[in-house]
Amino acid sequence: MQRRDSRTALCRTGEGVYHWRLSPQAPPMRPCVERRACSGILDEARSSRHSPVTRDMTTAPSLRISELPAHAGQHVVVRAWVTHVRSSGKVAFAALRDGTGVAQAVFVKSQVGDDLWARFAELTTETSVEIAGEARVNPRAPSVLDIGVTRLEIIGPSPSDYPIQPKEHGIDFLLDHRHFWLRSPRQRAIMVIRNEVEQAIHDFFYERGFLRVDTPILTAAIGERSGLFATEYFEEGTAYLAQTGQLYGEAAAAAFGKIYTFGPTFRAEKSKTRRHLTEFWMIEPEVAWNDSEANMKLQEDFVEFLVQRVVQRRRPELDELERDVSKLERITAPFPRLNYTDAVALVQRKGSTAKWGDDLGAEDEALIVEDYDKPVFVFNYPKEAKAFYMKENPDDPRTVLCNDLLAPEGFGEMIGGSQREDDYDKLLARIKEEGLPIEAYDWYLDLRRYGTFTHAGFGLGLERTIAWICGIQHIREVIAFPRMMHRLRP
RNA sequence: UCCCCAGUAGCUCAGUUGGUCAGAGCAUCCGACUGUUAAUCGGAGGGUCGUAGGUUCAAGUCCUACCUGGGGAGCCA
Repeated sequence: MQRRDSRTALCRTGEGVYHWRLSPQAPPMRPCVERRACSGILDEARSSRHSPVTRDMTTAPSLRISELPAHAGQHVVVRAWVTHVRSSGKVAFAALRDGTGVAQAVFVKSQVGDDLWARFAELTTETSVEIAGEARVNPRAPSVLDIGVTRLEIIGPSPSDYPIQPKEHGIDFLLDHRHFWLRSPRQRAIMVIRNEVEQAIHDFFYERGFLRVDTPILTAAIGERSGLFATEYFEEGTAYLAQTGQLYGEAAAAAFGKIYTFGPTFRAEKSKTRRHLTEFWMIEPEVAWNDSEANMKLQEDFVEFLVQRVVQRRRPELDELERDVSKLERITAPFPRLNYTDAVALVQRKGSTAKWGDDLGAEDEALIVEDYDKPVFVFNYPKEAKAFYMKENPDDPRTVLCNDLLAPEGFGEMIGGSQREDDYDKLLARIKEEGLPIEAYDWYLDLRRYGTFTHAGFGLGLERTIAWICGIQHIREVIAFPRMMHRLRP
C-alpha cells in the first residue's frame, strides 16, 4: 500500500487498485464504498487530478458487523461472507460473517421485488457480498441483527461444493482445509485470544522496561541438542533454523539489561503428540542480575498477567470455546514450588517408577499437577537431565539452578527456565562434556570472559500457553497454519 | 524411532461368526412452505470399500506387505 497524503492511500488487490480513505475522526481505514467508481484509476490518481475523497463522501461507508448495533434502525452497507442460507417460501435468510461478528440478511419476497428475490438463489455458502438495507433488532433473536435487504451485490461467487460444513469433521480433513477452517467461529475465537496474548506479552515487558530484541532465525550450529532443520548457506556451508534465541538473548542482556525475544523456533523432532509442532513461537526473556529465585517470580507474574488479561478482555471468545473461566480466574501469583527431589518423592508415593536423576516424564508431570489448581514450579533438576548452560547449584552441585513451570489441567510444560552458568571454566567444561563444537560457542564463552554477570531467563511456549488458556487439547489448533512432521500445507 | 488404532459417497459414519452389504445422516441438485436459527417436508444424483498381493466356491469383512492419517511414548516449549 502506498500513502498518498494524510487522508488517502492507494491499495492494490488481486482485482485492481482502489482507494482507502483515512478519516481523522476514525483512525482505522475504511474502504470507500463505491469501489467500482474508484478502481482502475491508478494513473489518474497519481496525477492528482482525481479526488477520491470527495467522491467517497457522497456515499455511506460500509460498516463492520460489530458496529451494527449502534446503527439499529438506520440504512447500512455491509460487506461480508454468506455462511448459511435458509429459504421459507416467501421469506429467505442469509447468515453473514465478516470476522467481527455475525448478522442475518432478510429477504421478504413481497418487499424486495422479483429481481432481488431471484438473486437470493445465487447466494451459496461463502459467497462474498455487499448488502445494503435497514439494520433492525429481531425480537425473536435479539443476539443477531437483521438487515432488511434493499440492495445485493455479489462480489465473489462461491461454488456449491464448499467443503466445510457446520458439523463434525475429522482432524485430517480440517487441517487439509485449514485456509477455510479459519473462517469458523471457534477458530476465530482462538485467533482473537492468541492475538490478545501476544499483545499482552508486549505490554507486560514494555511496561517493565524490557527491550525487545529480535534474534536470528538462520544460525550456525548452536543451541540445544534435539533435531535441527538444515539449509544451504552460500560459502558458509550449512545453516540451521534457530531452536532458541536464548544464547543471543544472553548477549543482549549484557548490552541492554532486561530483554526479551519473541519469534518462531524450529525443531526437527519426529514428535507426534498434542504438545509438539516443528515450528512454534517462543518468548524468551533474559534479565541481567536476576538469580533463579527472581526468575521464577518474573515467570509467575508474567503468566498471571497473560491469563488475567484474556479473562478481562476476551470473555466472549472464552465463552465461544466453552472454557471454564473460573479455572482461569484462580491463576494468581504466587505459584506452588516443588524442588526436584521433593517432586520425585511425591510421584514415587503415587506409584511412579521415577528415580532420582531421571528427568520427569509426562506421566510424572501429570501426577504432580493433579493436586493443584495453579501452575506448578519444579526447580533444581539434576545436571545430567538439563542443558549445558544452566548454572551449577552451589548448595548441591549434582543439580542446576533451573525450573520448569507445569500448566494445570494436564496441559504440560509451559516454561523452561534457568539461571545461566556465569563461570567461564565451568561453562567450558560443560560444553566439552556434551561434546559440543567449542568453536561455535566462542562468542558465547566471551560473555563470561568480558564482564561476566549473574543472569537468568526462560522460554515460554506460546502455543502451549494459548492451548491451556483456551482449553484446547491439541496445540495445532492455536496457530493459524501449523507445521508438523507430516504437514507442510496449506 | 517404538507401541496402539483407523482408512467404505464431498463430509461424519454403520456394515454381525466371510454368503442381497453398496447403506444412513448431512452436504449438493429439483420441488413445497411468509420468520428461519445446523429450519422442516418430499424427491434425485453420487462409491474400483486406501494400494498391491494372497486364502476361499465366495472378501468391505480373513492373512501379508506397503501407503496415509490419528492417539501415546521418548525429546522438549
